[in-house]
Amino acid sequence: MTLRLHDTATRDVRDFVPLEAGKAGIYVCGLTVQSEPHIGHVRSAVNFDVLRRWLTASGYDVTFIRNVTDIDDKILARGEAQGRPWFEIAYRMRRELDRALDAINVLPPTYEPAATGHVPEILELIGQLVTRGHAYRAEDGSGDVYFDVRSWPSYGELTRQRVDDMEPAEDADPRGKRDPRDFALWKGWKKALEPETAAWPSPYGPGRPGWHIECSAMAAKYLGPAFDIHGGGVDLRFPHHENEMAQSRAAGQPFASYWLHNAWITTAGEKMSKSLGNSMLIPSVLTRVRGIELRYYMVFAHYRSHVEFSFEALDEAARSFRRIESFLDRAEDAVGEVPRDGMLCADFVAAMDDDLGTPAAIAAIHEVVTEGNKHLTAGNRTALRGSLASVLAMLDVLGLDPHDPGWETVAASSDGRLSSAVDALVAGLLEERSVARAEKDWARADEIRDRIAAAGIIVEDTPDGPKWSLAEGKEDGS
RNA sequence: GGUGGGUUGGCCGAGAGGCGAGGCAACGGACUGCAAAUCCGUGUACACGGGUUCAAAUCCCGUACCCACCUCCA
Repeated sequence: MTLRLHDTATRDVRDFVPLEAGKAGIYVCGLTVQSEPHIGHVRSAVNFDVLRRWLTASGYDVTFIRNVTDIDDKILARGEAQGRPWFEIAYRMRRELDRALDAINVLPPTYEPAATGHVPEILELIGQLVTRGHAYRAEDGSGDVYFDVRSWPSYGELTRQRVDDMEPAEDADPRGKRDPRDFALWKGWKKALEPETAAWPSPYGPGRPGWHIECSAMAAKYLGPAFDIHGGGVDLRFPHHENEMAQSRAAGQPFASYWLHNAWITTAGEKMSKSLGNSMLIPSVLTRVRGIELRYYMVFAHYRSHVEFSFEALDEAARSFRRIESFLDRAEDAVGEVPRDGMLCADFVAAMDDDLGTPAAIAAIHEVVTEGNKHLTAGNRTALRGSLASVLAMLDVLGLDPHDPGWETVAASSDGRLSSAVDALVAGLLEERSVARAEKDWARADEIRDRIAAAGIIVEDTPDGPKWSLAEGKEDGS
């Protein structure tokens, strides 16, 4: 069985055939770092992180490029509004994004190029387009350079739209465009309105890159003129990816072989716009569930399915994940650490190969957990080891292995010491309770258990004696 | 106007002609001093109306409602 992926360009699920055997080049449009990362932004990152991990697990040597667009109108506007330099905003948001992605165990890309660091490459590409007759200088002396949509007959091929059917762009400022649908490759510096730091020298005068062109330039630089997979959110299909495709192909590059797009995550049926407040921002969500639970929630739905976000669904996903985690804990108590050579079960592999069917993949994990729980009860250690290793291996593919060092946080490093301190305190009480139970003094035993519970610690009796764990729940102090 | 997607049980969420994915919740049973955890069992869901077929949630036609994109939103 080979990997099959849904390609937006052909609108079907096709076998993945890499340009070069055993290698995969992926370019994912990251963020325009203009605001704090919310769960929508992060979904895209998780989805493509899973793609990358699956390709890696399948034996591919993956080069994964995720860009950062660190200059655009909104960044400039935000800097202006806050009275801060635009580059400070961009950099701060970029660091926040890094923190958010670290918190949900998204692997750092192979490289993360930024638009502002690739002006020469961008200008070279624009130059090629001008030479080939697909781009022109604005006729109003603004210093803009536009892509000439009419000069490229296959424009619209990605989203199957005909130029004549498109709504004419209601750009506030058509400026020097030949056709309203032409888009900016280079934006001339507006001296009166924009800081000098936002302008770079060019043959067309000082200015900055338009949106779209940076991705074409950077994809070519790091992956070559032809590469395997290009990804991003559905909204990027048009105009962003359509324009990238047009630019790169008009410049003579084959560009991406497969186009993958993840669906939206919305709240209250609405896009996660910045006006919704901060409850959907990652740091806020992480006060409610752990990063690994948030990631599980995102992997739980197929990447092409629209997700209507709710805290209820998030909590439910967290409970579902704890079933798996609880199995890991108990199994490891029973047989200790297992080598990292677990089998991916056939259902799991088939699900992942089928356009990254993570919901079915998770179902496969749950089935192995059920099997493992039976082995645990039966005391079948050999079989249990197999189930445990298998569950860990499958979780690892999804970036959900709790032992993954990626989950280690500053707080976690003190967890061990805290845990042994609590253990020492609770041990005495549990000893007392054991004595009471031995004397069948149930009232006394329950009283001790209640006292421990009042401290937020749950006691469970197992064949190997009592075990304590922290109660789950919202840490809202109530 | 153009392009694309959706509507599945109490809830989340897969599937895409024929055996009820999986999880959460609920209920019953086993286990337990009681619990917890775990295991076993319990559900006849696919927006609506037609049609094709031996067989339709899945294909076709129609209807309703919802959503996304159409030039700087993941």
